[in-house]
Amino acid sequence: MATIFDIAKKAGVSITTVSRALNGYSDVNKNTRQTILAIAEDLHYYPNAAARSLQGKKTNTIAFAPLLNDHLEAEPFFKEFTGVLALASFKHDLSLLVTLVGQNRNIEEIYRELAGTGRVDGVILADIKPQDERIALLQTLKMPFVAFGRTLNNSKLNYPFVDVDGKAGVFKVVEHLHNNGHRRIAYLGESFTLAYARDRFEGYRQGLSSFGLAEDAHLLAINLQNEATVAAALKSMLALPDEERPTALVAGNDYLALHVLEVLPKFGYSAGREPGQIAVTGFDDLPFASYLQPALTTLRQPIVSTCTVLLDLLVALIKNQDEPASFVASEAGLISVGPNQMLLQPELVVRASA
Amino acid sequence: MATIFDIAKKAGVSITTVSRALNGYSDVNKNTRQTILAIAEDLHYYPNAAARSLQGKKTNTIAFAPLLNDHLEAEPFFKEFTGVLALASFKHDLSLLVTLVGQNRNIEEIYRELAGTGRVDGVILADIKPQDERIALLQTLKMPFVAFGRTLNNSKLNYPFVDVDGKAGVFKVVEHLHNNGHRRIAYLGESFTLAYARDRFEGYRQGLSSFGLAEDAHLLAINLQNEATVAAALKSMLALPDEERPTALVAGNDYLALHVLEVLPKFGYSAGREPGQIAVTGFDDLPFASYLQPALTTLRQPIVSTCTVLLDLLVALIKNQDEPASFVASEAGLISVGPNQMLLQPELVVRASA
DNA sequence: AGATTTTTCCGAAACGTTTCGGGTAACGGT
DNA sequence: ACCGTTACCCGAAACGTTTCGGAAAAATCT
Repeated sequence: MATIFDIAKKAGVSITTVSRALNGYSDVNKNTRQTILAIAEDLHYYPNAAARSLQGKKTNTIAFAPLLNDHLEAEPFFKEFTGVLALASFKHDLSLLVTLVGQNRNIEEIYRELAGTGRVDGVILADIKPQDERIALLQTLKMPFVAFGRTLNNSKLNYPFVDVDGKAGVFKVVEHLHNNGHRRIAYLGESFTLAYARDRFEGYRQGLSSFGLAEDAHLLAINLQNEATVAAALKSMLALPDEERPTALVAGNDYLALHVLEVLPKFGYSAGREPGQIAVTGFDDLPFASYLQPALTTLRQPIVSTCTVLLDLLVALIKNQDEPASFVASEAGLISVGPNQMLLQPELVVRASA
Repeated sequence: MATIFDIAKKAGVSITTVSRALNGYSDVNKNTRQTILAIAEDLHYYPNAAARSLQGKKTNTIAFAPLLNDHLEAEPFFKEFTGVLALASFKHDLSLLVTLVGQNRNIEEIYRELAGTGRVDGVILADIKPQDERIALLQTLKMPFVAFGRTLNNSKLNYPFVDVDGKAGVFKVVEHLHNNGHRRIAYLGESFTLAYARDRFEGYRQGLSSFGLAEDAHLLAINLQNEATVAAALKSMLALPDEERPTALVAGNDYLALHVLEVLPKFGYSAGREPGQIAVTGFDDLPFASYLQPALTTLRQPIVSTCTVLLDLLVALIKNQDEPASFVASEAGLISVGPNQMLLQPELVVRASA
């Protein structure tokens, strides 16, 4: 590989001059610069990234370090998000470092290493928990970051995040169902280990109370994870007497909704928006949602916009590491809920299932 | 951030000793090592990655640098593959650098930069073209790599690759259709800009000739990309007289098959394996395939195995950069077609559509 | 005791950049 | 002829590691 020395020798100047020519400084003769540029091109010279970042320069790389859980392999949202984030990084001329070395080490160490080794300029934090110790950690490490999702105490911690408004989303779903005459609306959700799960559930509760519907413990299942648990929950709900049985099932995400659609027929029920059918909704609008039978009514996560805003914000933070850098994004349907704190609205996509 | 100097000062030894203690050399006293280790832990010390790789050490990072084309945003296979590759990298304690800076630059430059900046130990090459100049380039740059896919002249170039046997796969599909009585089998494929497209088509041709069926230009469409082009191709095929009209449609990938399923009803036909229906097959078995209506008969790409083998091979190559390192993988259903050249068999998944 | 080996340590160079703090030469003005 | 600018250039230090080639001290052997 060609180094800056090779260029210097060939051009008959010092490495200082080469460096300054390459980096666009003004104190180098026009002709000298031209020769240097030509030689660099000729030699296929690219500055060594390690040497450069040793000097304290940017790495032009950001990290995406999601929490790895057991069933991540099957997690379609993770793949979708990673893919889109990679694409978004390209547009910013950034490389994306997907990392999670040594999965049996504790979380804190992973992020410390990420900061300590200095391989990235900033990080995208995902899978935010209701209380997330990583936020304080990253703050003390002075590592620029933006969270995708938010903790319950986000207003106190005052860190930058971008989130999709799950509460408002599910509220919209409940409203939609209520408009269509449903009065016994059940909620099927995941456990509250991640912050967004509780947020979505809040939307359900707020929806109920807002439309004068009472909460009913029989219509609640909030520890679901796979087809088996969904089946068990549905079994007891459907066994209720006619006047208590739910007429609509709100699932916390598309994956659960998918299971609901698979299980319902087995209990002799049909999903859909026609009279006599049970309405089913999801959240995420994963690629398969529109191909389900019946096509799933769901809330579309604006993944592309989310990644765009996430990166715009992070880039801004990296640039002005010192100043508070209040950032204004230009994405549609985006509201600011605090300094560098953005909320995106999910879109209700009405299909045949509800 | 703590450096090796901080540790040295605190332990009262030289940085040499610290380095050697940390890296497990034998010429350091047991007690000294213990103190150093303790201090390092206490200070949350992590060796600076830049300094380390400047010294010629490994970066423990590999690059995934797919070719970026226009409709990549919609490319579900890319996302799926990236996600799984990231997961596979975790297992090897490697970071994955997804990169493609400055998309308006020419391909060669991108790979030269990747090698020149020295940020990665090796690269996974995807989207292989029938003749792919990147292979020779990477070879001259002495950058370890493994291709996912293979060129037409792969036996001459003699580079390491892992590929899914598209030809054998589509052959299996044709065989399946022939067994079910189909005699007029059409092929709907993408253009041959990527190597695998031609490979799959070869399987179709070989299938036809192997079962004594004649090729018919009317039953061929090999420049399809979106719903519109699929619709156009189907329109002319379905306009054929009864005895020439295809009874089965083999699509080159699931995405095209999806469009076929959407378009067929519009022309008054029904997809399926029942008499009077038109059989439809795909390739990839993307997550949505089983949820289509009717569920899609397709060939499952063993993405997880592929990524595993890809990484095992690459890691082996990085380790013994000099030796030819003939590599033997332990994955099921994997055959070796040359030194460090692996072929994986796709699995025929029969569902309702054919 | 002296010679030899083993154990334990360290100084200094090297990796490839960037940048600070100059320095020299030419030029324009008086 | 002198001075102040301006334009252009460079030496050397610094970034944080690893590693080569010893070297001192301690242990072992004769």
